[in-house]
This record gives sequence, C-alpha cells and structure tokens, in this order.
Amino acid sequence: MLEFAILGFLYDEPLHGYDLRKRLAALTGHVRPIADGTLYPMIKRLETAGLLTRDLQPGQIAAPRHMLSLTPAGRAELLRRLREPDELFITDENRWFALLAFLRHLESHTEQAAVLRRRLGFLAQPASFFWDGDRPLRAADFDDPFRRGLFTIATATTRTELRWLRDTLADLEAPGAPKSAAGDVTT
Amino acid sequence: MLEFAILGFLYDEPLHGYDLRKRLAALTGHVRPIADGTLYPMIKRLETAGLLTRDLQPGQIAAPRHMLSLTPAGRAELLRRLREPDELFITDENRWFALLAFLRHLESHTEQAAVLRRRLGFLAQPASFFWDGDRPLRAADFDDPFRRGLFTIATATTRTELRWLRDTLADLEAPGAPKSAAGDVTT
DNA sequence: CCTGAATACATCGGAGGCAAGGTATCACGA
DNA sequence: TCGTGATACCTTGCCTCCGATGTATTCAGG
Repeated sequence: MLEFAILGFLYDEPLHGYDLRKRLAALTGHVRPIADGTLYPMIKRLETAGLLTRDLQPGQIAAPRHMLSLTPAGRAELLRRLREPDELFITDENRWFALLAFLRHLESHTEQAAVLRRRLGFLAQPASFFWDGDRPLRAADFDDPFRRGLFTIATATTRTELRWLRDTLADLEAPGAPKSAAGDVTT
Repeated sequence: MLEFAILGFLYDEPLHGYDLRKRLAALTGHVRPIADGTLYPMIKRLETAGLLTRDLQPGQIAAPRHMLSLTPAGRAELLRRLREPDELFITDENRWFALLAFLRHLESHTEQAAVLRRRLGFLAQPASFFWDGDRPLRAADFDDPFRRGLFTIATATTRTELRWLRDTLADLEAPGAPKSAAGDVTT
C-alpha cells in the first residue's frame, strides 16, 4: 500500500522524503497518518530493491535532503502494479483510492478500463454487513439507527461509484473520444 | 479493530469461533477477509485477559465447538471502547463502520450522540487528497478522470454521511421521544 | 467404502506498520 | 543568547494480522 503510493508519487517527479511524507499524509493520512518509522525503512527497502535512487542535496532550508527518483525498474514496477493490482486494491476502499490516484500513469485506455471493470465487478456483486443464515439483512431489518446509517451510507457510496464507473468506462471505451469529459459527474 | 468486533458480536449472544468468523467476514470481510491465524490467537488473548470464557460443547455437525461468552469484564470493556473510541475509530472508515455496528449497545443517547459528534467534527473539517503548497486541490484542478472520480466519490460519501449524522443527532438529542427508528432503544 | 467438502480449532513464521526516541540544521523571537 | 519550532532523516522494539499448514470430525455423493 505505502510502497505503491511512494512509487506513484515518484513516478511524476523526484521528491525528498519529507515532501513525500506530506503527500502521503494528504492521500491516506486524513484517515490514517503514516509514521516516520514506516516511511524511512520503506524507502531504504525500495532503494535496496533497485526501484529508486537517492541523490543527496545540500539543505535548502534546513538539513540536507535526499532527493528520491525512480529507476526504470521502479517505473516498470508501478505500471505492473497498476495493470495487475492485488485483489485487496480492488476491494479495500483506501487502497482502491490510492490506485485511482495513479491510474492515469497507465497509458492504455484499454488497460485502465480493465482495472475499472474489476472494481465494477466487485461492487456489483450483492453484499451485506449482516446475515441471517443465507439471507442478507437490509436496513429495514434493523431497529437501531446506527446499523441503518451503516446501510444508508454504504448504499449511497456504492451507487455514486457505480454511476461514475459506468460513465468513465463509456468514455474510455468510446472509439475515438478524448478522455476529458469524464469528470463532469459532480452531482 | 478485530478485538473490538469480537466483543461487539459476543455482547449480543454467545457464539463459537467458526460462527464468529463468518460474521466478522460479513462485517469487515467483503473488504478484507480475516484469517484463521488472526482470529484464534485473538480469542485466546481475550480469554487470557479475562474478557471471555470458553464452554466446550460436543459437536453439533462436526468437530466440537468452543462456545464463547463475554465475562462482565468483557461487557464493560466493549462499553468503554464505545464510549471512548480511539481516534482511528473516528477517522478510518472501516473502523468507524464497525463502531456504528455496535453503537446501539451504549445505553445512553447522550453518549451515543457524543460519539457521532466526534465523527461530525472530523468530517466537517476541510480535507483534500492533494495539495499545491497550502492550497487544497479540487476536482476541477485535474485533467485525469480518475483523480476526478476520487473527489466525486469522496464528496458524495461525505455529504451523505453528514446529512445522516445531523438527522440522527437531532433525533437523539430531541427532548421527547425520538422519531423513527431511534426510539426503539429499550433502556 | 472412499473421497471430498464443510465444520471447527490451532500453530508458526513473517511482513507491514506504529510509537517513542534519537540526531542535526536553520530561522525567529524574547 | 537561548529556546522553540520547522525541516529532515534514522533506529529500535513492539503489535497486529496474514498466509501456509496441520489436525480432527461429520456428511453427502459416487
């Protein structure tokens, strides 16, 4: 997850660790901030694996910075993960959001569409938070307002995302259409 | 998280591990299924901590079952966690959903409302996935449809939840009998 | 009668991530 | 001049949880 997001941010431009940390905090951190003790060892691991390189720069404001850039292997690795995301990246909302944040890096519309289709497949299948044997329970089955809220929110989210997925897929799979029209779903 | 959900399910009725596993899978698992290697050690830990007891029953269908029930300490612990949830339970959607699933166990409407207010406070504060320095970037700042989708979905979700939070808070804090489902709390 | 599937519990190794605690540099105000 | 706060990087120890694997039991189908 983190590893993926690091590759995603660095795909655009070289960054130093501190900057990376702030971007990661914005992307996933409003929900779950990442810790120093997570980030720096991860950078080291990626470096050891040959996915990024470090370039020491004299401090601009304070301490010296390590500018991080992806190696060709690193760039290839991001693309691979975008093309063939683990199932968790399709089903877990946080990871899925991270995936969406960088999906534009995949150049082929066909490949982008294939990823969206996987998410569509996941969202389209019936699901429930609670079951009575084989019968999925729905909002109306509950007295308490909190479980009802759970369903209300989940249903609304799913509906919005399904609409967006269908619209965007239509755009991506249109014969010659440019892709800029898909954003207008803000209702 | 898992620990919390186990306490929540057992608060209602004694269950055996396998049943618990299925319920946990439905609650959190459509997103991220839990593994055996997580559940059983966790049960053991909770038992050691004196929060639940085991009652061995001869197998109904197959192997013998360990019926699990909360001790008074276990019940108290769930209520404590509902009353004073860690910050992560307020900000992380998965955990927040788990919290909502069991919030009815808190008997006082005032205490329930206090928890919802914390979530309201979190959702009401401005947030963005991406920043340009101090300026939060919005959907219109992006060309690519995927980042736009990110905003579309997140905004819709937040809006739905805020509406629900405000409605439910109004019900909970109304002086007389709360309307709709919120009133069915058998104190 | 045998096999496979579902039920039911358990252990082990390891990865990912966090909190707490460092080390330094620079700017600014008191 | 001294402290504070922001910038910037790093290490250690811990905990949660996962994946793989193992052990029984029961029932249905061939």
